[in-house]
Amino acid sequence: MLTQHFSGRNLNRVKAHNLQAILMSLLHENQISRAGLAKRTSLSSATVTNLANELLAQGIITEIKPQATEIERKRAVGRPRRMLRLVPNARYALGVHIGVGLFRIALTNLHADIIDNRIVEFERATPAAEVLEKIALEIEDLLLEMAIDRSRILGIGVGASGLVNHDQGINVIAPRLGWNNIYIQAELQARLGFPVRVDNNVRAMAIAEAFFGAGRGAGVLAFVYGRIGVGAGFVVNGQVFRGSGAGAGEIGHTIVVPQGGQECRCGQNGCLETLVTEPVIIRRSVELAQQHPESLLAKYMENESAAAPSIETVFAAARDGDELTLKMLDDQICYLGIALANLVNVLNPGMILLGGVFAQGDDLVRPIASKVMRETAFSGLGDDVIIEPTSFGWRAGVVGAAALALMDFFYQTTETV
Amino acid sequence: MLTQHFSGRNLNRVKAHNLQAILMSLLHENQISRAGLAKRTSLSSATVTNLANELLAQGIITEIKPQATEIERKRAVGRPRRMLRLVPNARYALGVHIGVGLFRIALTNLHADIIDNRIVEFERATPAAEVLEKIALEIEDLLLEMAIDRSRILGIGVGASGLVNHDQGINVIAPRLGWNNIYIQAELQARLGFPVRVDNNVRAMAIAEAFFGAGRGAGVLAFVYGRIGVGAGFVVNGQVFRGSGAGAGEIGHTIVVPQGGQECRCGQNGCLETLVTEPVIIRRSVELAQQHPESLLAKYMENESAAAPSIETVFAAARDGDELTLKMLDDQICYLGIALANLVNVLNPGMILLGGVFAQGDDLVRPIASKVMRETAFSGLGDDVIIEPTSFGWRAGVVGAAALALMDFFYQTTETV
DNA sequence: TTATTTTTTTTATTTAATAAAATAATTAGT
DNA sequence: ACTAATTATTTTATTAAATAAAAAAAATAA
Repeated sequence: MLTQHFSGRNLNRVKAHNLQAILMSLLHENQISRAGLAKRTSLSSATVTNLANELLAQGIITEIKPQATEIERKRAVGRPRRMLRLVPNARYALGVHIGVGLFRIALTNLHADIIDNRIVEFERATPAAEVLEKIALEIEDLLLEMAIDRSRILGIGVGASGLVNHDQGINVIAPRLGWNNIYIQAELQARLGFPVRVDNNVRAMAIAEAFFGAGRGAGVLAFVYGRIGVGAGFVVNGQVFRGSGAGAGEIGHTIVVPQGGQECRCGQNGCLETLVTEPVIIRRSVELAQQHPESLLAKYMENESAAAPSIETVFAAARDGDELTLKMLDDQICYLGIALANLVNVLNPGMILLGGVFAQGDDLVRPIASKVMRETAFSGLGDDVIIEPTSFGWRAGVVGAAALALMDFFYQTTETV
Repeated sequence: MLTQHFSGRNLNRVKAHNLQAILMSLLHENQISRAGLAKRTSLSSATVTNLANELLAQGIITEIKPQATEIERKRAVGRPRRMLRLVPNARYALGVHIGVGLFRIALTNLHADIIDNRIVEFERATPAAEVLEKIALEIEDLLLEMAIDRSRILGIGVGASGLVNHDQGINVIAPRLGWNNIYIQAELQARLGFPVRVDNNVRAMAIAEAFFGAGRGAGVLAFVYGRIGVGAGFVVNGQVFRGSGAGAGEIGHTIVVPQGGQECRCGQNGCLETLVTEPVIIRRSVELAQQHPESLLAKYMENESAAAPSIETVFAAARDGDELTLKMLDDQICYLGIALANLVNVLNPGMILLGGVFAQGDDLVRPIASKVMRETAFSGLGDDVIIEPTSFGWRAGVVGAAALALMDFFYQTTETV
C-alpha cells in the first residue's frame, strides 16, 4: 500500500504559487490592472506590485501604454489603473505530437499560439530511438530557422498515444506503434537539454483546452477524441486527472452493448470503439455503398481515387442529404451519446469537448450525440453540460503537447494521481 | 462562464497546511517521532517542534511515556526518539445519516470511532423541518447524556441522499423523501451552534474510507454503495470529487443494457439500478420461489414471517448452496461487474470499496463482480484494482457523516469542484 | 571516560506577505 | 482655478512563519 507523502508547504512555494496565480489571471483576463489582480488573487496590493515588478523585469508582462479601451473611461474617477498584459512571445514552448507514421512539431508562444510547425512522416516500423532522434533533429532545425534564443524555450511537451507514465516520462505501451517502455523524457532531455514533459496525447489536448481553449473556466472538463480509437482526458479545476495508473480516460473500451456486440481488438465485445471510430464508420459506409450502388454515398465514393474512401467523403454524402448515410450515422453515433451520458452520470462534467473525427463531422455528430446524451443522462444532469467541438481543430495534438510544457510555467500544481 | 478565482495563498494558510500535514501523518502512523514527522512532511525539525508544541498545548497530541515497542530498541544508538500520538478523544465529531424513515446519529472521536450512537425512526411523510428539529433534539440529548463539553465538538456532518449542494449545505433533491431544497446546514447550525457540513451520503462514506478506513493511501478511491439504488463516491488523492454540479457518482443510472433493458424509475431503460439493487434481487427471488416451490429458496422464504422476504434470506439460500439463487445472483451481479469495468476504464481507480447490500452479501457478490470487472476492463487496467467491502459495515453512513466534520479539522483542502 | 550518534530544542536569520501610510493621477464640485 | 473626493500604486515598517545552524540532550560503543 503506497503511503501518501504529506509535504509541508515551505515558504518559497508560497511565492511560486502566488506568481502562478497572477500568471493564470493574466492568461484569463488578457489585460488587468494591479488592483484587479489583487482582487482576483486575494493578495494584497503591495504583494501584487512586488510580484508584477519581477515579471516586468523578466519581460514576461508589460504595461499597456494608452489605456486600450477608451470607451469605458467614463467610470474613471480616481487615479486611472495601468493595465498589465502578458507578453505572449516572451517565452516559447515546443509541442511534439507523435502519431502513427508521422509526428508534428510546433513552436508556440505563451498563449499556445502556433508560431511555426512541421509535419514529418516516418515508416511505421521505424525503431522508437530513431523516431526520437528525428524529432530532436527537426527541433534543432526549427529553432535554428526561427532564430529563437534557446534560453526563451520553457520546455518540450510530448503527446504520445497509449499508456504514458507522466512522472517518469515513459511511453509504457503504444499498441499502434508497437512501442514498449520508451524513455521519451530521458532521451529528448539528454539530447536537447530542455525540460521535457510527456503525457497521453488526448490528455494533453484536454489540458490545452482547459487552459488555452474553450475549456477555460469549466470546473470539470472532459475532452473526447475519436479517430482510430476513442479516448478521453479530464481536467478537474485546473488539475489533470490521470487515475491511479495513468489509465484514466479509456472510454473507448467502455461496454455499451453487453450482449451481441461486435468483437473489439481488445478482446471484449460491445466496446464503444466497435461502433463510432473512423475506420468503423468508413467500413459501414463501404457496405452501404455496395448494397445501394445508386445512392449518393456510392457515387461520391466512386469519384474518389484512393483505395479506401475518406471519412470526409462520408460526411459529404451526409451533408448533401443522403438518407442512407444519415441513418447510418444516427445508428452509430447514438452509442457515443450513450457513452457520454454514462460519463456525465459518473463524472458530472460541466463541459465536454469533442475532437478528431467527431470535430471534423461536428455538424453531423454533435446534434445526435448531444441529444442522446441529454435524453439518457440521469435526471437533468445532462441539461447543463456544454458540448462543443475542440477549439484547436487539427492543431489539438501539437497545441496539447505544447500545453504540457506551458503548464509547468503557469501552473505547477498540474500533478495529481 | 464561471471565472475561476485563483486565490493567492497567504502566509497564515501555510501554517494551517503544515499543521494539517502533521495531523494527517499522525492519523496514518499511529505513533511517530518529531524526526519522523519532519521526514514525512519535509518540514524542518524546528518547525515540527514548534507545531507539535502547539498541538500538545491543545491536548490534541501526547507524548508516549515508555517507548512502546521495546523490541526495536536495539537500533537505538543516539538520543532515543520520543513518540507522539494523536489523543483520539481530544475532540469529537457528530455524524448524522438521514435515511428513508429513519436517521442515525453518532458521536465519534478523532479516529472516527463511534463513542455513542442512536437510531430514530420517523414517518416518511414528516416534513423536513420537523425531522431536522428531531435531529437537533436528539443531538442535544446525546451530548447531555454523554456529558461532552461542547467546546470539544468539532462540528456536525450530515449525509443526505440525493443531490446535495455541499458549499451551501442544501439538500437540493431527495426523491425518496420528497424533499426539495432543504437548508440543512443553515437550519442545524442556527439551532445547535456547531459548524455543519452536508454532503451526499455515499460521498461521505467514500471520504470516511479514504481517511479512516480501508481506503487510506489509495490514490483514486471509488466507493460503490447499493441498497434501493446504486451510487458512488470518489476521493482523488485526498480530494473529494463532486463534479461540476455535485452530481458525480450516479453510477446507478449508467446504461448497461441499451436495448431491451427494463424501465427504470428515472425514465430510461437498462440502467444498472434495474438489475442489482436490493428490491430488484428480492423481486427476482420471489419470482424464482414461485416458479420453483420445491427449492431451498422457497423453503427459506416460507419460514419468514415478514410480508416481503429480506435480502438476508436470499443470501442465506445462496450460501447454503441453492443453485437457482446462485444462478440468479450470477446473472444480476455480472452487470455490476460491467459497470465497475466501465468505471475502471474511465477513472482508473486504485481501489473500489463496496457498501450496502454489496457488503452484506460480500462473499457472494464480490467474487462475481470482481471477476467480471477484471475480464471486462481494458488491457489489464482491472488487474491492479483492489476490491474490498467497506470497513465500516452498517456504520458506514454515520461514520461517513462524521468524517465530513472531521475533514475540516484534518484536511481543509477537501474542497474541489 | 570519551567519542559517536541521533533527536530535540534554541537562537538567529531569512523570506515573503501585509497593514498602514504616502504618493500619484484622475474627476467632480464650487 | 482650486479643493475635495476617489481610486490606484508604491513605499515603509511590521509581522508571521519557516529554517539553517548551533546547542543541548540522551542514549550506545569503545
